Amino acid sequence: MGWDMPPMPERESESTSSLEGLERQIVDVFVDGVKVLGLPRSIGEIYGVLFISPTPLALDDLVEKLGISKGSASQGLRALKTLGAVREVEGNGERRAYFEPAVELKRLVGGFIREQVRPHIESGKKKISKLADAAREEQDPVRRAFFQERVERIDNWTRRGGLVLPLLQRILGE
Amino acid sequence: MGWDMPPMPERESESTSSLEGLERQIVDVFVDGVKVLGLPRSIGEIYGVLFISPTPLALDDLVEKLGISKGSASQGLRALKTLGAVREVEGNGERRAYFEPAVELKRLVGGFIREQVRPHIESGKKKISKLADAAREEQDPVRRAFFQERVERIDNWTRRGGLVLPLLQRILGE
DNA sequence: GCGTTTGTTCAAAAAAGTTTGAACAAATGA
DNA sequence: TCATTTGTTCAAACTTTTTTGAACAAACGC
Repeated sequence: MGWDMPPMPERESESTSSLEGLERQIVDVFVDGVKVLGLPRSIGEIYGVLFISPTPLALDDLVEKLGISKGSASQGLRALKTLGAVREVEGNGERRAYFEPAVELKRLVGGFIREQVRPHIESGKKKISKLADAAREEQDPVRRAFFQERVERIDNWTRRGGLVLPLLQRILGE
Repeated sequence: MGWDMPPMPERESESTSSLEGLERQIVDVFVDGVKVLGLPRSIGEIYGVLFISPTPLALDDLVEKLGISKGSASQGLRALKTLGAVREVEGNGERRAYFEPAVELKRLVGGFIREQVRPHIESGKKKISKLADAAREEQDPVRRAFFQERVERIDNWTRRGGLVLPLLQRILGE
């Protein structure tokens, strides 16, 4: 766990990258941010660079600015597109694709919930309904009652979770 | 990333553990649960076993039931205590310590926010105020305006985040 | 004091997760 | 057609995180 605050080598900066000043700082903020969400660092780096760029950037720009591999950039962009956090800029005659960040909190939160939270809640629901069956099997009535109370409690948690999410999205909506 | 739904070895079950039926299933649910929150599997396992146990358990019970090392159990319990998700049962004459889970959602969410979310928001705030300084440095007025707009936006995000958390706690309170 | 039980610590081992880079495919235009 | 540019894929390399286990400390009873 990230549980002890210790050595602080603050090794954010990277040898083969050409970021400077503000860019570097912004990227650091987003690297931290995505870490909290359980996403890999490169995702934060890529989003950060796009976020602070006055113009859309192409894959190769990211490779160069961040000093990451083409593979990483490609995968990172895909993930960000899936999350709805980055979109391809249309309608420049070029072949090369350019990207810009989605900057509305609503969109970002929505994408995260849709892609990372909902699926877990869904799969959780299935497991919980099996749980209820298993609890009913218990022979001893005292233990059975206890198990059922606990299963019911988990069930409540997920239900409440499900209710809070749309609310969250509304509250954070522009 | 956990991004592609693939092989599904479903290796949840463990060779050296003596969990059966309901117990195993509950533990699986919590292992999944804590993974979403970015906590290690052993935390979920330990909480799960405690959650479905009709009586408080000692460290050695966890070692035996889960087939994990004493070290793991000790560290996991410490983390859970810090999160306020587990408490020591007082007042049995014994030396050995027994533990029971906190089962109120309010408490669990509160602990998680306090330990895992707030600190990141706090450290984020510091970085952001440095960002604002850096943006002001920019010479070109057009770029400066752009940078300031972006920094202002991040600042808004964290502010809103800070406001939502207590709300969340209230909504999830019993 | 001494042996035993209970729990903690932390360096090393293992596992999990991320990134790389070379091979490939698709699109473009000469 | 062919060379070039752009982007994707995925096994292997690398990094980070988690777990283990042996050494240690503290509490207890005898």
